[in-house]
Amino acid sequence: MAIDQRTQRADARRNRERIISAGRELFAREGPQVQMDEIATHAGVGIGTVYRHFPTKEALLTAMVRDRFREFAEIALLAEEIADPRAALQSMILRSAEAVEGDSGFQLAMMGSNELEWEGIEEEKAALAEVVTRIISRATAAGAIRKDFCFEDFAMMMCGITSTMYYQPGNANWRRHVDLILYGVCAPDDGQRPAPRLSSGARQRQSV
Amino acid sequence: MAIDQRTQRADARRNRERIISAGRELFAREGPQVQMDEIATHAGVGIGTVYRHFPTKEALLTAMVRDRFREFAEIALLAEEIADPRAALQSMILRSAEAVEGDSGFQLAMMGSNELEWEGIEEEKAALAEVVTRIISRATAAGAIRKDFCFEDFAMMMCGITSTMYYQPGNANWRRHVDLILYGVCAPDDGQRPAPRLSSGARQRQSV
DNA sequence: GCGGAAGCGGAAGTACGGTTCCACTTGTTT
DNA sequence: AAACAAGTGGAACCGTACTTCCGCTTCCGC
Repeated sequence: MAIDQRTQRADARRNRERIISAGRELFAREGPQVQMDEIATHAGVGIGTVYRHFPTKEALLTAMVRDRFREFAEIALLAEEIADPRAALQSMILRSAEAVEGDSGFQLAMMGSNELEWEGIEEEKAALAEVVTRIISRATAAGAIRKDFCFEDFAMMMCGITSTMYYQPGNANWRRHVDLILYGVCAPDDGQRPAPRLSSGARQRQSV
Repeated sequence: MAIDQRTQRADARRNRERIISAGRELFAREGPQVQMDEIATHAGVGIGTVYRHFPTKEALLTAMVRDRFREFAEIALLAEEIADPRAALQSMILRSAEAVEGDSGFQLAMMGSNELEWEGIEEEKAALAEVVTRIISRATAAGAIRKDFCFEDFAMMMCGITSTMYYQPGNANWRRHVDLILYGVCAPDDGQRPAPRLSSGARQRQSV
């Protein structure tokens, strides 16, 4: 983001797009260990050009992750239009998962499994949290899911799901994981089955 | 494993233990990016000595992971002695999770988040699968959990749980995750609540 | 306690990959 | 179409961290 979009020369803008596109593809395929000159080659530009547009590798990778968070927010907004509260929540989760199914780089990022701190996506994260929280509130208010379900649980779930995607590739496996989790999240229609009480500390976590 | 235990000199055996112990501690604290000379220093030996005992870094790290799998198997064997089938399963999962709570290196390994292939732990994995499968069978036979729960689900769960441990450190968070999942896995006492059907492909995965 | 095999230490070798730098090219403005 | 700023390419640089190598030390059987 070192360069103002408006003063940018036409070829620079084009190259920038190429770099992002190549980055997205290779980051998805190879993960964060993708090499800068690979991206450059694939984009049909020199390494110097990549560094002109993104000051560091981390900046480039962060841009990829940021886009995914934007996408999540869009998906959530679409899901919000679904009338049934539980279906809205389920759709949001399933569509989000589907969106990153082939993106192993993002999956790793989501799992927090590399040292990158992903600074610079706070805004996108906050925007996402807002919509998701609305959807969750509607579902809990309607008694469609566990009363104590919250945004952090959503994040935790997505983290678990992406780790299944990465660790056990294959469409069916992660869908199974989603199933198992949603089965636990969705309250039975009649009401009050208590969660299996195993762990004394489970409810003590700090909120938000 | 390059050296026969029996012909080993006393000091060599002692050094080997020190290296493993230092490796375990640092691998747990810093993850796989721990440096070889750090381990050497911490163990009070030279780097050359580390390489005499473990031909590569990967070999050393694999040894750490292998130990954890052995531990899992021991935990499962203990859990098997519990009379109630559901309690046995729950105990196994909870104790296993607790065992690796502080081991971020293993958590990453479990998530499959580094390129290491962890070859050389097939035996331990198979031994673990055997006990776990016994415990699961007993629980399904007793109608205590979902009929379709299997070893792969257990692996998937552990994978998800460790990713929560790593990504959202804090005792309470992962225990919450365990709760949510077990809530879904444990069938209600009365019987037949169907899983929420979201995903058409979910049941099609290949068995074992 | 001697001899030699086993083991040790750590400096140097090496590979890898992100980042810099600058001579050269291209777009844009007048 | 001239002139200059903006942009480009990629060889070279540099830091990091794994691994090797070999002269020295320690153990242990005789």
